[in-house]
Amino acid sequence: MSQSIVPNVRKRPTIRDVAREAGVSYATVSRVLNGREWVSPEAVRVVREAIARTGYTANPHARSLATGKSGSIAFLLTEPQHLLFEDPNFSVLLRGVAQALSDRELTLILMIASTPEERNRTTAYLSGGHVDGVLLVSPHSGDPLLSHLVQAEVPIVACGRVLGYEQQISSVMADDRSGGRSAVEHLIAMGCTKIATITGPQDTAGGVDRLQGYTDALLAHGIPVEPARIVHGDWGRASGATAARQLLDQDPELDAVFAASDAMAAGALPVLREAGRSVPGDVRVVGFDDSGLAATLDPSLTTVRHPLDRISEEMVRLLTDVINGRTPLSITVPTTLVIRDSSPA
Amino acid sequence: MSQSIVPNVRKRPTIRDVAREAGVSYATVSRVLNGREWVSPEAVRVVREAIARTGYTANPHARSLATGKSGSIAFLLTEPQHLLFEDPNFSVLLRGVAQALSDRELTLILMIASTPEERNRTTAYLSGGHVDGVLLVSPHSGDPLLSHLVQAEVPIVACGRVLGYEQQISSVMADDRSGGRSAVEHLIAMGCTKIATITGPQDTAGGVDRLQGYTDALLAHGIPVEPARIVHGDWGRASGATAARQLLDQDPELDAVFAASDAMAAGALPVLREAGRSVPGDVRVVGFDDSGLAATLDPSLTTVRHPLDRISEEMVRLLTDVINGRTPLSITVPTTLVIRDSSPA
DNA sequence: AGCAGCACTGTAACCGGTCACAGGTCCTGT
DNA sequence: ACAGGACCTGTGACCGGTTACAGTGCTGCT
Repeated sequence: MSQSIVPNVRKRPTIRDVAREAGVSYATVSRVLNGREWVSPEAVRVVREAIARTGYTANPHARSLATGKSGSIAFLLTEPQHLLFEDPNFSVLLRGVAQALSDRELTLILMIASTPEERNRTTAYLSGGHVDGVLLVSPHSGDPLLSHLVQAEVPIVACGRVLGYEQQISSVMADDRSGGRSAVEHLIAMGCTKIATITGPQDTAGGVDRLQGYTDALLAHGIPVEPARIVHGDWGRASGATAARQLLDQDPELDAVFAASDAMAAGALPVLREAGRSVPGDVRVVGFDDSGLAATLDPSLTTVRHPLDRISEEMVRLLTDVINGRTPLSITVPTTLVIRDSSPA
Repeated sequence: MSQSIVPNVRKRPTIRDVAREAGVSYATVSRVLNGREWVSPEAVRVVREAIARTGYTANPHARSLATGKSGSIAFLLTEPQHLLFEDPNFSVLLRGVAQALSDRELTLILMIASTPEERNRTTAYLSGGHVDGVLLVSPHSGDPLLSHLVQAEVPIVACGRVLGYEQQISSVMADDRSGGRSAVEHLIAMGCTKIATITGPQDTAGGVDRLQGYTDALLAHGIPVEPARIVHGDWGRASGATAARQLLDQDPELDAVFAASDAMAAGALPVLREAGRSVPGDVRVVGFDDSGLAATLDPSLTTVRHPLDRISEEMVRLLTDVINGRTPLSITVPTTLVIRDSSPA
């Protein structure tokens, strides 16, 4: 009983198979599929049935080839690796973007470009027109990747204003400055006067703006801005610990700390405790982001809520606009202060 | 002065443009590109130069259409949302997979299917042959998505054995059973005898196997397995806290806790402290995963290192094998115990 | 009656690659 | 001298869609 070895990979039905099954031409099937042209109700019905019967699904590559649109968006991370999985913001933003893209029937291509070699490959890939657009996460302004992408005229939307590229790259950002200001004003309202800050990197918009909000608040209330109370971090937990040590060193009197990220605040808390300062008794602490981290810290962290869900949605909306020819644009979404135990009201 | 509106979108060069520029046929250019057939060194040189001059890059959609391979892999998450960004494992695995795929010139398509609607869309997409294969993260065995994918004969590799699909779905997993056993044997060696455990979900392989390792160790040392010392969690921090309360309730005498994830251990620690138990003085605690979390907890957490970097690399290797027709296969990679302050040696 | 125009459908060209096949050289062996 | 192979190249068919264009049949108007 020699059985013919029929390969079990039954070919997927094509638009022609559906057409034959329905007794119409393949152009009609195509028209039913994207439904912008005139087709008789009868034809629509017949084709629909044939599609259901054959289990047809369109081949996206053929479609992309014909239309010149890929139907996919790159989500590009350029942060060094250790920050990626320490900071829950990335995953939250990623999740939001995935959702927003999925709603628009776009697929999400994730690219991580940390090493110089990866950056080159990524640049070539993105400039090569493989994707319809790029979502950029907290890019640093000096990055050569940026100039390449801009030059290749790839539609881009960044999360956070890109210093130096405001005209060419659309962006969506939280209102970091107001957020920082509201955090510090809250501390002032609680009676604090010797307020220190741990900033983010000063080549990122968030780092600059949150610091600006800090100085705004102090100046608005007639409190001098002391350089000894400003220390720079890199968003990460470890840098928060280092910064806290430095602050205690430079100004042992401080009665409040505004950290520009929850992670840095989380790094600062144990340092303060070990130095004998109780939180919020001796020192009040406010973070920024309202990441999952904030509520679970001990004490739970007062923080400025960074509305990542809104941001991810707006990024995708904006990117589709840019792809359709809209000129670059920056959007700001508001932040809100969330008060918890590290600086109770 | 009517200016002709010349669109500034200079078309990308095609293989035909390169051929004309080089003075050869387009087939020759194609041959140089994928270099498996005979081409004269002279032709190679000329084509290379023409490619450099024109700035040609291949159109991936045309290539996919002709070859039938998409050059992309889906990374599919099916966990409900809150676990995604609480558990650093996901991001670590994601990062590793991104790296491994990038090394093989494959692109990573991220899909998150939490809601029923997303699951349907995802199933259709993946079954439709849009990607060459799927990487599955900690799938639960009852998931209908699984049977659909298996039926559609999509190459799949899962992280963690998929209960019920061992024959059809390849998988890569840590040696959870040995890991659990080594954790508990370490506790026994430290003199603990009343050892409780907080398990993972019992419809996941990791949950089952780590628990099995726990009972293995107890039985091997003649310690009875008490049901009152086994409580189930869902991997998440909150469930660890709940479980710890329940354990203290059911067996106030306990002198050690083995949590099947670092996150659950992290949830348990403050509960133990609040109940007046010092760690490691009164109760020793061991976690599982060696996520970034473990080292930063107070006290730092002894844990079983889950080698996610190895796992991601193996998953991608295995998936490419499966795509090339290899029969499904399961791989186990070893774990190692990392001793820290929560159960010092 | 003749013709415009609407509603609909089919043919064929095209998107940009891959690859089977059919040559054409040139060299070697008999 | 010529068959046959190794090396190299070009032509043309195809992958599976989209879409410009050319109809066809019917209605309604002059």
